[in-house]
Amino acid sequence: MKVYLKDGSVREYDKPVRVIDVARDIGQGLARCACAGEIDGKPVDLRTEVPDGSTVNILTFEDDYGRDAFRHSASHLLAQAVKRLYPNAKLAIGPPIDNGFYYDIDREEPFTPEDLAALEKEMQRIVKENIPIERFVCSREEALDRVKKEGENYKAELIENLPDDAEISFYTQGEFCDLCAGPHLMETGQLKAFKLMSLAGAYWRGSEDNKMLTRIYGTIFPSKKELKAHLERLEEAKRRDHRKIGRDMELFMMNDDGPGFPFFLTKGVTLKNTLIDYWREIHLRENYQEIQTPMILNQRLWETSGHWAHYRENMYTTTIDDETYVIKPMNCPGAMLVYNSKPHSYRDLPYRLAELGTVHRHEKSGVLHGLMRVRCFTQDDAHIFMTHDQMIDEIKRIVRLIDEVYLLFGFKYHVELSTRPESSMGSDEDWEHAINGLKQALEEMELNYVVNEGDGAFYGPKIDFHLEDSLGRTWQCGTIQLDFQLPERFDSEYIGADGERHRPIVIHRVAFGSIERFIGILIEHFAGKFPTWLAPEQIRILPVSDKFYEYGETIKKQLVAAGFRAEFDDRDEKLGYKIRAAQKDHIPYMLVVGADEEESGTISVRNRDKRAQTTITVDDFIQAVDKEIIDRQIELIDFSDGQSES
RNA sequence: GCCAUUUUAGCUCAGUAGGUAGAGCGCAUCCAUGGUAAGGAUGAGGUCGCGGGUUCAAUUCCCGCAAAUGGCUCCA
Repeated sequence: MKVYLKDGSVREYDKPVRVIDVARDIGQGLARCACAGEIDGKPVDLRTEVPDGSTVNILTFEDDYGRDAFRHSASHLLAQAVKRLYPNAKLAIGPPIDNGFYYDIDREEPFTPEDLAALEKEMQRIVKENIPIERFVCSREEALDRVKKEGENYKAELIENLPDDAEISFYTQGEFCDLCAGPHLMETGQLKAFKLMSLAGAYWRGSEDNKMLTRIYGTIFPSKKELKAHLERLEEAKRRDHRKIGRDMELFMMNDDGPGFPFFLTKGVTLKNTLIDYWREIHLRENYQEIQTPMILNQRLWETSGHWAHYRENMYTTTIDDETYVIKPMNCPGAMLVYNSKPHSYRDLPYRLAELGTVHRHEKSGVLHGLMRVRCFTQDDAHIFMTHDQMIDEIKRIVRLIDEVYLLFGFKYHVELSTRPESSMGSDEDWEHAINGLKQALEEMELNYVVNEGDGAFYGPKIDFHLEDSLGRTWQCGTIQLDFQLPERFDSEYIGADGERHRPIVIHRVAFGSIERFIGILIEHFAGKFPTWLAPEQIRILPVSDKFYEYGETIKKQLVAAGFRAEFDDRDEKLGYKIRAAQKDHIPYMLVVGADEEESGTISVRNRDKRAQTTITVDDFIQAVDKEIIDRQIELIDFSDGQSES
């Protein structure tokens, strides 16, 4: 028989071969790191027999499918160790994930960190034993019989839920046997470089109504070196954590008396205001009108909007003169009242009402996370009233605006389209119309997106923009939500060209999303080293000694007068100490002043990215940095580059 | 909300087999007047998360609560 390889070459065999045999035939090195295979482009297990005339490709850890197989085998390794040490533990599921794997386990006694150490040891033993991993298939009845005999009730449930035509396979390694679709490695010996990372609770089948199991997370790589590199990346991510940087740079703080309610310190407020200035600038350009609606409004209004029925559990309330009032969790009802406060002509549409609205939402205590997930945040909200015909163009316009904003900061993002959730209002036709509108806009703009079934708002479907934090976790920031319901409920209208009353459509949209969350992302993205235009402290003046305090102060005055955020370090310390401090505070520009500078009326500039310094006049410095800030550049100016060292 | 872990000085963290605690950084004062990533000396700082219980005595042991961290579920 003939087998074709990826490179076009042909191998001939006189008896049937499996994928792993082809790998061995190509080379022992490849066979050693083979994780899975591909036959005619279809991913397969290494044990799969190769049909005559097919094309075979060997997948390793470098390939997505191979990497999953590798990590999946690691989760079996963990499960085997668990069953050896704790025979009564029941296994649930154990898939590969980004950067590792996990296994969900049901055990009477809780696992402790010491158990993890013991498990790691046992896993190492199994690796050393280099146990062959084998696969077999059986009928549904045999499979059920087998797992039930072992008391593995979760596995039984899994089997019962498999589709009728599914092939039911098991993988065994030594005494351990697990229901699994595969693929897997050939033996346990390859799984050397792993580490169990953490314990967590996880609901069986992801539902809050089910029992909580213990999830053990682990990570694994083909070599110790790669594992070490990964652990170092995690350490680096920890250093970028916005909660740590936020505290160190005095941007914001938290306090037990207000869980989920961040306090912004003066530097954090500067950062926030700078973002808001930028936001106003682009929204003015885009013909938005800024409004502000009340923080507290009567319960009746929230019944009209549907929030009372669909969003009650997230809302804080208060009582005024024996009536219930709601502390707004969203800005939309207020915007509806503003729109309805006067008649509108079709000529006014799209009518764009923007609002930096601070909202309060009751979030479950366990979900709070620094600035990323809080109970009080400011949305850069807008509600756009328009005709059906304007819908697609308006959505595209907003997508472009959000893209412009994210591009300015150098963010990568991905887009999700969320459809109708269970608790929602409106007719199926409206929902379909709205979803198709969003899809059409995305497709016309040739934007890739994933569909998130059932994840829309209760009043309409949405497009979400997700940004990454330092650990690669993604957070929803921008969103565009289509709404046919609120105009109906609030009886909103406009007068058309025909002189008749018509119902407008509403778009809810945010670009930053929550300004707090956006700041969290910004901090981690830049690791605290903000571009100059955003930096709370842009320039720090460092006198060589107290003899030059006076000169330093004059420089500071000039800079402040020119509109910069400049500080003067008058601590009784040596220059090296002050530079180190400014560096750790991530100050973009350090200006050293001493005898030479005072005499020539200059400053020595040093930026935080480079050790080099250059002596220039204050005017030259002001001019250059002013332009940098106006252009909102990400990179600092390198004064040592192309500038004369006069 | 659920599971696990954690909570000691402004920050990072030691420590007490039950006898009211310690380091580094930071801060203050003094000396040194210094030229591009930490000069030296001295000193101040803690109700050991909060509330109960056991005990002659609790920061330490037990119980409850709160908050934080990592997840799950839920959402900007």
